[in-house]
Amino acid sequence: MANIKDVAERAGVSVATVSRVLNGRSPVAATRERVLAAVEELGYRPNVVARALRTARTRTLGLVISDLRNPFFTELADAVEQEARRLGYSLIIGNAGESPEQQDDYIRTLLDRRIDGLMVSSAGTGSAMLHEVVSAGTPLVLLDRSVPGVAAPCVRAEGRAALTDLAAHLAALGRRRPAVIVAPAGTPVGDERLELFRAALLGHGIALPPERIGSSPDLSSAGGRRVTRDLLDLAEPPDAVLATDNLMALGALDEVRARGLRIPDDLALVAFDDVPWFAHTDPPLTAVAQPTRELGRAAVHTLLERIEGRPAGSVLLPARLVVRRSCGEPPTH
Amino acid sequence: MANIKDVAERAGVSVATVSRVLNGRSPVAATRERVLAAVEELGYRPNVVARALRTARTRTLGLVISDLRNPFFTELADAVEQEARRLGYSLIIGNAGESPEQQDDYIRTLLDRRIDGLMVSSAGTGSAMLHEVVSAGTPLVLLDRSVPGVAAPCVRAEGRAALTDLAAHLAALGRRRPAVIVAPAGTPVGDERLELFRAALLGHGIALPPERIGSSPDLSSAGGRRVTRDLLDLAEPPDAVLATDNLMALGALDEVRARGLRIPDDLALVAFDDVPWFAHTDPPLTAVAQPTRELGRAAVHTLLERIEGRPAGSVLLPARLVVRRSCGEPPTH
DNA sequence: GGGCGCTAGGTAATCGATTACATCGGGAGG
DNA sequence: CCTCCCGATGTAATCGATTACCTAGCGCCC
Repeated sequence: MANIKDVAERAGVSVATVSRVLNGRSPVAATRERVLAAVEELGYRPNVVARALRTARTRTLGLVISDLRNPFFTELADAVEQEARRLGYSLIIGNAGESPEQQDDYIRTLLDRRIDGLMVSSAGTGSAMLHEVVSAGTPLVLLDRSVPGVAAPCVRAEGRAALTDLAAHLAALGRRRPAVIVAPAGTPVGDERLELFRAALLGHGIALPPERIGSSPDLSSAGGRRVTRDLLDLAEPPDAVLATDNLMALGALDEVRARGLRIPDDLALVAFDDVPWFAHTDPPLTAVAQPTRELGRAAVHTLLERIEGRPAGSVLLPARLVVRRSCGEPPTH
Repeated sequence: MANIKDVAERAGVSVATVSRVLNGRSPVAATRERVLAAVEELGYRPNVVARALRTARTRTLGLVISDLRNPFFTELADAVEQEARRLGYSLIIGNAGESPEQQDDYIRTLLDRRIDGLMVSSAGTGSAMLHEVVSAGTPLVLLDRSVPGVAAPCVRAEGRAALTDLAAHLAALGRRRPAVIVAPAGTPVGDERLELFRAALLGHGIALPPERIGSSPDLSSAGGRRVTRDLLDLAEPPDAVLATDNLMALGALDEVRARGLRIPDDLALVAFDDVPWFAHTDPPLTAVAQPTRELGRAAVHTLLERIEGRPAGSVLLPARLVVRRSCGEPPTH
């Protein structure tokens, strides 16, 4: 493969001149033409490895995602990738599979590859490597999940408005005994969603007692199903369930079907996260949609600000309620 | 960040010795200890960019996937990533979004980054860049989709056994008027699946006339739905439908529901590709499961063979029929 | 005891770009 | 006409590793 020296020889100039032409500095028209012609004829492409060594910039970003097979994160990763690419960066995606060890291992690899910046949707509750990233000075942005004690901007969705709408929606449909399925205790997003929902319900005089708050051992459909089973076995079972993640919603759906219950007649079901196939379930699920692609874009922009040395704060984007038919009476429009 | 020179100074040896210790060649115990201690104290990590420049190997693979948001490809990408990582390689994933231009663009970027090898599940019908990859000598493996005229091994699943089983299954359940939803004409995988299914049906004396072969304009649920509509509008509508892709199966499900038809009573539905939520539809879908993770692993292994200069042929792994309840009578076990 | 071979480890070239600095030539101003 | 300055371009250092080649020292054998 042709290198810059070959181009220089062919054009009858020095390598410095070739570099300058290609990077848009100075050289005059005639020289410029000759260099570009040589580049064309040889099919020259700059060696980005050599360039990265010299400039100490790889034009590569890293993304460590907690579970790539969760459709919410798939879409998030896709959005990040597209935006990074649009701005001239490549992306290396690492899938932590909800394991903090694998996450740390991945971050290590990415740092070794001298990525210009890192985005992490952290598995579990924080990790040692995250602190190391910060103290090593590598620009970092937390995505979807904030991590206490890590000094980095966080880009995520905020559910206040959507959950307020949801509470109103449920109240209007006469649901009085809501329940919530939350992720394992201690994950900040789950707790926040729970508290916002509780507050919103309170505005309609509806309580959310502890027995109707089910904590799943993990973010999986099996976990969601187990929690739903317990909720439905209560002496006073709920008449509405909010699952705070799409996989747990799927598990809830399974349990409801297994018992021969009907949605929305016997139980209303709402999911946090709107993934494509929720529109295709029977009935279509009402969901709190996160602005997934916007989150991805915002994460990249925030990271680039940091990379270019500008300060950048956290970003909170509002989620919104998508009403379908799983709580009763279809939307009237 | 500490570099090899810092380590050399601290250990009181030359950089060559440090390099040798770290790469496992010669030096004697005492020196070795000193070097490793210095590495430890300084938290030294080799600069992989510099190493790549010198050795002309980046230990990075590229994967260009036709549509990352299609759950089949999500899982495939995840499997590839895990295996690559296990073998000490990083992976850059590019999502072509079923666009040949974007695919070419991506391949260009990956070549520029001097990846050691490339895997492609090609969007559309081939592309100019693929030939360029081959003639540039970059090891290439085609994944899931073969491309006529490109001299590279192809790793994919083969449906003969599964479709033979499916034909028997449908025949046993008394289905006599099967239909197929195929991807746009000209995509080799779709055509192959169609022909294998046709042959298998013939073995049971069941015909597959042209009017019951619906060709979707694209690999999407909307496309699948449109085709299903046409099939159901036939004077003699089918009593079983095989969708050759999971998204098109989803569209078929939508159309069936919209018409108030019941599965399996009014229509049997089978999908090619088994994705997680097929087990959660109502009823759970019978599907032809590709050995997705094995495909990913095989692709990485085949590629590494090529990278290390050994010849490697194509790999065909058998798909298998997963019987659930969308064709009638549950399995008797 | 001298020559030989072997090994540990140092010196320096190299990968392919970017870029600080030097040089050269020409035009403008005094 | 000379000087000064500026713009175009060349020369060479540099990024951080790997590795070919060379040297020094040691032990062994005759």
